[in-house]
Amino acid sequence: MKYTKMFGKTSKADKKYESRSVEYLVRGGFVDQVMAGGYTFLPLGLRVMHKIEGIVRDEMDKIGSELLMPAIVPTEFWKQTGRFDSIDVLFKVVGANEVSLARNNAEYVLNPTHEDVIAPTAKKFNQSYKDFPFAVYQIQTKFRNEVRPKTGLLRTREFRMKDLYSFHTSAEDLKAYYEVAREAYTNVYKRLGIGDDTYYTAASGGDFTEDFSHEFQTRLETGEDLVFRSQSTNECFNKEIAPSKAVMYEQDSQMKEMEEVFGEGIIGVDDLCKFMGIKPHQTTKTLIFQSEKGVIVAAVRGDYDVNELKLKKVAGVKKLELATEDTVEKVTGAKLGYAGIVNLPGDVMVFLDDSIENLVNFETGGNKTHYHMANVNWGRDVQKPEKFYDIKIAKEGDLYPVTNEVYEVFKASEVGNIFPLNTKFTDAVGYTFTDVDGKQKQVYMGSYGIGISRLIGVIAEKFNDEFGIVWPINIAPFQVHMLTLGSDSAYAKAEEIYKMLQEKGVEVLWDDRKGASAGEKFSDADLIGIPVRVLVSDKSLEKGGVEIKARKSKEVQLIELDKVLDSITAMLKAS
RNA sequence: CGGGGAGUAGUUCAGAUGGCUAGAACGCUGCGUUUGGGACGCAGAGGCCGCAGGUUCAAGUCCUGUCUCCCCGACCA
Repeated sequence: MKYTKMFGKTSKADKKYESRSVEYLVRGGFVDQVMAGGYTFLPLGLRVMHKIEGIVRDEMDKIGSELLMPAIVPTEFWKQTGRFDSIDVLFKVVGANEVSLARNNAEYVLNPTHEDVIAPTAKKFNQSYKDFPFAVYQIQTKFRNEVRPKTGLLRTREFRMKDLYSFHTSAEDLKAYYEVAREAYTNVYKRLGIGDDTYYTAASGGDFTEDFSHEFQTRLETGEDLVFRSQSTNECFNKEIAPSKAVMYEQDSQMKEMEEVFGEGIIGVDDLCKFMGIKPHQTTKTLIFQSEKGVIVAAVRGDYDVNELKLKKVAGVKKLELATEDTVEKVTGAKLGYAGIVNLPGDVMVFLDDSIENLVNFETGGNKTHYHMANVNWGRDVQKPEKFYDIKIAKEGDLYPVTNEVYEVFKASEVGNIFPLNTKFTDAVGYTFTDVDGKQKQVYMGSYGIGISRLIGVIAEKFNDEFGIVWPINIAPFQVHMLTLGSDSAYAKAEEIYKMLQEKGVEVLWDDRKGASAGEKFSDADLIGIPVRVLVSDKSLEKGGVEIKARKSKEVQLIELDKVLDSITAMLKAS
C-alpha cells in the first residue's frame, strides 16, 4: 500500500488524550471517533482487526463451525428467554419515521450477544443425541447501551466480538468442552502476543449462571478490573468474587468494660473513628438487607465492605438489596446509621464476616439512635456465632484463604470470557434432544466470547513507547514500513523494492510522500508502529543498499540490495 | 443513574462586564527555498459561533428549552 493512496492520516498531538492507546490509535490514523463509544475503523485499524480476527478464526475453526446471525432479531427472541425486560444495556430498533413505520412497525432487538438467538436456531437443526456435541461461532458487531463508554476501544456501544456457543447432552460433556475452549483461548492470546500477561480468572456468573464464569484478564494499568492472584497456585479471581482472609491486627490481651457511647449524628466508619479515637479495624460495619427469604443482617470489619455476591451465596438467596429506612428502623430500633450486632431481634438471619471473629474490645452500632457500643467482646456481650463467613469485598493486602499467602493484586482488562450456562437458555426455549433411549432430555449449553475490537485497544495500550505503538508482529497492519528520502532516483529504487516485496508476499506500507520532511516520515513510522522499517535514500544507496531497523530496537543495519528480502524475513522472524 | 465541564474553521482553542466586518495555531491549496528526526518564506481558501425559541437598537456573548460531547463516581450478562 502506498501511503499517498491510503485513506486516513496521522496527526500531531493537539490535546490531552485519556490514554496512550487512544492517543496513538487516533493520531496514527487507525480509528476515528464518531460518537461516544462509536469508532470508524480506518484502513490501518481495520487491517489490525482483520489480523486479530484471522487468528481467532483459525483457533475457533479447530473447535467449532463459523456461521453468522443477524444483528437485529424480533423482540420475541429476547422475550422468550425473559431477558427483554431485564438486560439494562439492551437496544431496540424501530422504524425511524411515519413512512417507515407505515411500512413495518415491528420492533427488533439490536443484539448485545446471541445466546437468545442461537438456542432456538440450534433447536431447529440438532435434536438427536447423534448431533451432539456441537459448537458454532461467529464474528460480529454487537451493540450495548453502555451508560458511559470510555478509554477508547476498551468500552464502546458498538464493538466487534467473537461469540462461540457449545451444546451438550450432559453437564460433564459441557465441562470437558469448557476446558477445550479454554485451551483454544489460551492459544489465541499467545499468538496475539499477550499470552504471558493474560490470566484465566474466576468471576461471577452474573445473570447467566449460578456457577462462576471465567474471564481472560490481561494485565494493564488502565484496566477496569482488579484481579487477585495466588502466586503459588496461579489461581486468579476477579475482585467481585475473590475469597479473602483479612489481615489480623494485634488485639488487647484484657477485656475492657463495655460502654455505651453517645455520639449524636456520628454515622459512618470515618466519622466514628475520629470521634472515638479508634481505628477502622477496631470497628464493625453492619448492614441490613432485604431478601426474598426475609431480612438479612450482615457485618464486616469496619475497614471492609459487604460483598453482596458472596452474601447471596452464603445466605442462599437470589435477590438482595439494601433494606429501606423503615425496615432498618423496625429491625434495629434505631435510625439509619446506628445498626450493630448487639441486641438484634431473633427472627432475622445474621451473617458475620470472619474478619471480626477474633476481635477484642471492638465497636459496633448500638441499635439505638445516636449510640455506639465500645469494648464489645464475644461471649460476654454478644453470643459468638457457630460460624463466621467470608462476605467481604477483598482488598489489597488480603490473604488467599486456601494458602494463606498475600494476594498479588493487579489491574487488568477483560479480553475474553467463558460461561457454563448449563440449561438456562435451552430450558427457556424448550430445547431438548432425543437420547438413544428415545426419551427427551435437557440440552447443556456454554457461551464463550472474545472482544476483538477491545483487544486492539488493549494491545495498543500494552505495546507502545514514547513515540507510538509497537505492534506485535502477528497483528501489525503491515509487516514492513518503507520510507524514502532524497532524489527521484531513490524513489525509483524504492519502487523497485516495493514491487519486489509485494511479489514475494511481504505486506509493505510505502511512505512515498515527496513533500513530507524526513522528520515527519520517521515520526509517522514510529507512531504507526509497524515492526520493520526499511529506509531507501540517496545516502543509503551511496553506501550500497538500504537501512533496516526493527521498530522496537534502536539499531540500524545497512543491507545490500540483493539481501533485502532475506534480512526482512529474518527480522520478522526474530520479532 | 448521581456530580462536574464543554459545544466558535478539517483539528485544538481564544474571543471579561452585549458593539464582530468573528481570530490564532496546526492542517489544507498555490508558488519558491528546503529535505537523515514532526523545515521556512510569500500568497490564499475555509465559519448559520450545536439546534430552537426569547430579551435587545444590537447576541458568539444574556435568558429558556433541547441535542451532543468530555471528565469523575455508581453500574457493567
